[in-house]
Amino acid sequence: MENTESTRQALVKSAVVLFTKRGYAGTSLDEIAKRARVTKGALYHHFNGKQALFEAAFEDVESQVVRRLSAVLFTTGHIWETVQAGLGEFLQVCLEPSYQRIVVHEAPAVMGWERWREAEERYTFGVIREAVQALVEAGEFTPLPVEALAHVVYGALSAGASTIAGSAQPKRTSAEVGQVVDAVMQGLRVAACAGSCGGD
Amino acid sequence: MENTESTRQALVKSAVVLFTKRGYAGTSLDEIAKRARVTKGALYHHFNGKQALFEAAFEDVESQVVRRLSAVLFTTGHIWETVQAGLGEFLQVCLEPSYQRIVVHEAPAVMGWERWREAEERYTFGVIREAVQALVEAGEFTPLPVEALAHVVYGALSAGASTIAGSAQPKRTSAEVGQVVDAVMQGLRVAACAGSCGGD
DNA sequence: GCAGGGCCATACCGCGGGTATGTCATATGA
DNA sequence: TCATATGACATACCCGCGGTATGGCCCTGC
Repeated sequence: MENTESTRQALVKSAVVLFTKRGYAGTSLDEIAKRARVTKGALYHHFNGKQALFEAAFEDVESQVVRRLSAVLFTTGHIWETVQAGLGEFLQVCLEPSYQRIVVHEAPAVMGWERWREAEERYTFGVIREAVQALVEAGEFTPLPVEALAHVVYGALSAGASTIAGSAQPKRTSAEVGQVVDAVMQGLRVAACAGSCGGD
Repeated sequence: MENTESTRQALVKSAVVLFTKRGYAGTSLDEIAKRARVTKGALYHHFNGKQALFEAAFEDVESQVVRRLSAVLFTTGHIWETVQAGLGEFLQVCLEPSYQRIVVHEAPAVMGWERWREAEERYTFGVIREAVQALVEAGEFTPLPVEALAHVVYGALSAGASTIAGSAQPKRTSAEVGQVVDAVMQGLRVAACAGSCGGD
């Protein structure tokens, strides 16, 4: 019966909650199974192991994030302002504890850097890369290698978001990070500027 | 006798090597002890547990990195070019497997984000923050909140370095990342520019 | 109506982090 | 000089937890 899919979902949701709260190493499979009202047997029927379950939780979080970002980005209007809205949304996303802990902080260690990277390619980073590429092709950004630029931008945004999340005054820090991100974006906006103003 | 310090050092060095090669979860304490030619008893005599040993390894790597960066940064000359040299050195540092894996990828998950952050404050991030602050105070950078700016810059650099390290063509990627980082730095350089060139 | 397979529970194994205890050297002091 | 103490390890053991093996239940198809 289709009870199987609900069981799978229950396990994934349980994993997301517990991994977020206690981290990967600090969460036992028995806990996850118990919270999903099943046993480890069911867990190992649906997943190949702890890592596989973590990746399922990872993808669950990521797919929701992509939906949120897509809703903001795939809209008509001037591309620059669209991306600005996307930036705001991404910073919001980064404040979600699940995204913070599972995707940003633990996934590289748990899944391994290489695998984490190729997974990200299909989710949030992929979205950001498309946005960066669109900006470059529209002539809004200085012509730089898109791949490298996207990674640097992604790193900058993640770090900024983590700073907000770890701050004692999130409101104030959030405003400051927003200010900095805006400045970076503006700084990347026009190539001619570097030649006329910044020439050494 | 002072044999005790050499034992401690042997354990730390052994931990650095194995954590770099197999990761935190993939390395057993018996392995580490064996490589240091002692037993787990000695390990637990010098450290409170696996986490404590990891942090010692972390600090071992970090202190070396800080020395390398300081050697480049604490020098006379125009601050802008000094920082440029520091950037190059930092990108080199990020290519070291130990720094990559232990400090950047695993430490946030193993030590916990908050603890990782306050540790970084005393090491590499602290150095970068000082450099950023110097640039702002010297009027080279646009006046932005130093703390937030430093975090964003640090995130951008780390991501860029990780991209290089994970690339199939490190040479080419390294050049591209360098190009992007330069562009970001130039973009942050002069405030007046945004007003005259990028006004909406 | 029974053979097979998906879905899940129960029982068990072994690795590895952590602890408890033992041993030996040197240091201290009466 | 010998008893006591302390630091620097080694040895032996415990147990939590990831992983596996096995068994039972229910549905489906022939």
